[in-house]
Amino acid sequence: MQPLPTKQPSAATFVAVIFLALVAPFVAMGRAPCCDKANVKKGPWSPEEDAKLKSFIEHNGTGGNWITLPSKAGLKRCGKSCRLRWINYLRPDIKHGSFTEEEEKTIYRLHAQIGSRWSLIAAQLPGRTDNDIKNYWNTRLKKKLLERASNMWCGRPHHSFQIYPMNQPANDQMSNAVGREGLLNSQFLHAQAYYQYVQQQQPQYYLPQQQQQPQPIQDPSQTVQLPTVLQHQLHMRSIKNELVDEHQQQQAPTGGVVESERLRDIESSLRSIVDESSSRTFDARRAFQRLHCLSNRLPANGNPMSPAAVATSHHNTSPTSSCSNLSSDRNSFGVQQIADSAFSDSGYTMYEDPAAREPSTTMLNTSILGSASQQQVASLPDTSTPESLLSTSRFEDGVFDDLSMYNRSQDLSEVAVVDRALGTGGVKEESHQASGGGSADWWANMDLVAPPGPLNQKSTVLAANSMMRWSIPTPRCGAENIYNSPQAQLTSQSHGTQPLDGMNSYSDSFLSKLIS
DNA sequence: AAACGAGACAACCGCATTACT
DNA sequence: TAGTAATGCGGTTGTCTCGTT
Repeated sequence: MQPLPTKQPSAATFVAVIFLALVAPFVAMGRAPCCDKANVKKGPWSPEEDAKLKSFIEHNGTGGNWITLPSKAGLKRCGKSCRLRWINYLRPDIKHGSFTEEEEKTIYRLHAQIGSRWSLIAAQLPGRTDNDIKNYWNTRLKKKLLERASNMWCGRPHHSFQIYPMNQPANDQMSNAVGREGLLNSQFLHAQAYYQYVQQQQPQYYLPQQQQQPQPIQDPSQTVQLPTVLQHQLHMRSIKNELVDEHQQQQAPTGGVVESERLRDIESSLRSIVDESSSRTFDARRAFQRLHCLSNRLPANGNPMSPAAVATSHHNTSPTSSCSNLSSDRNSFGVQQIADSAFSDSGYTMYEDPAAREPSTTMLNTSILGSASQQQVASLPDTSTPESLLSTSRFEDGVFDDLSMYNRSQDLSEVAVVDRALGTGGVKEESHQASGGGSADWWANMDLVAPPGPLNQKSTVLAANSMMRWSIPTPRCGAENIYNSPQAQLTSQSHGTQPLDGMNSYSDSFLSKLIS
């Protein structure tokens, strides 16, 4: 009986064994390196290497494959390294040397519009590389901006900006948080972008004196595409404004409470807007919150532009009344701004955190932190949109002097109230500046946001307003914490008013009814 | 003259995206 | 359509230069 022949390994088995023994360990560790690190030179390039690379590419091109290029060119370099050296330094169309003032302005503008998308910014500056611009930003421009922001927020005259009732350390904390972080974060820069974009799209709100001028024809290749989220935001905002107009026409006799059925329609339309234009997730609660903002913006007594409402709003410039006005602003645009900024920040995905999904009234309740009576709130004009702002007599009188800011500096539970006394309404005059209407740096920073051309009352106030509003950070804490925080209680006490419990429960019941 | 630090710029690293099979 | 390689991109680190002590 012959022994059974020993089974010989097949070719496939052989390959598999080799693979497992030699290749798999590296695969298992992750992605294979793009080159043999041990035999590749790193560090600065020598003139000889530069010459080799330049000569090779000029004669042969890159061949569409940077990985194999170094060996073909006789260089002991990684393909990535070669690519970077060529793109950032050796390319013939590279512009070396310092940046011009014009280029600086372009970088500021584009960074405000699109953030640190260096490659996109570089595309707008011929001869400059993304690396170049990134370095220039990080070493020079950012510092300049920081300095200006710091001067703006921390070096201001005391009576121009009063933060109360915080104590001095809290005041400093606020200044630091807003001035050094808030103003320089992408939110502020995106705010500028948004402002500039709206300014461009709806110049009637911002540049009434320029309406007569013919609009310059824009070269499409020179325009910058806004981030998708911003586009969506603008889209939703326009829808929202339409809805507000519609409700105002109806006079909202029930105090702005829109019928649930109607809300469902609106929610549905908002959802479809987002679903159509984005594959990202969309939270229905967000829509409800936004819709609630819409209803909140319709005062109980009807149209905010009514003579009674406007009359009540006249000349409220004492600290107490300013604070009261702030509640109105919170009511009308505070929530809206928070929702907007959260929405913008989130990229439609902020509710990935289950804890954040839970308190559905978080955003709503932040609207009633203030200390005004419900009646006071209801009687004040809406200042949440450029349209309404321009049509309020407070503005016409040049006494749009109060704004609220939410402080997210440490525990997200403090509300800082900033009373900005613009005096004459923001007219850029030496005397006004000297009297505490803002330091030179403040005005210099304003120029970043203000519309082009000479500043007038409207454009200045709008720019300041926009700047302040959009620098509001996004609170992500529970409303209870904010509402019951010592600072909130203190605010309430110091102004002799009561928390708006009724409105609080109204908000809760309103939303719970809708969501259920 | 040496040490040190700050600023500017070049280069690298690793993740994300795109292209290709 | 899935898997993989190549490329793009932005944050970070490394290196050099120059001024100050």
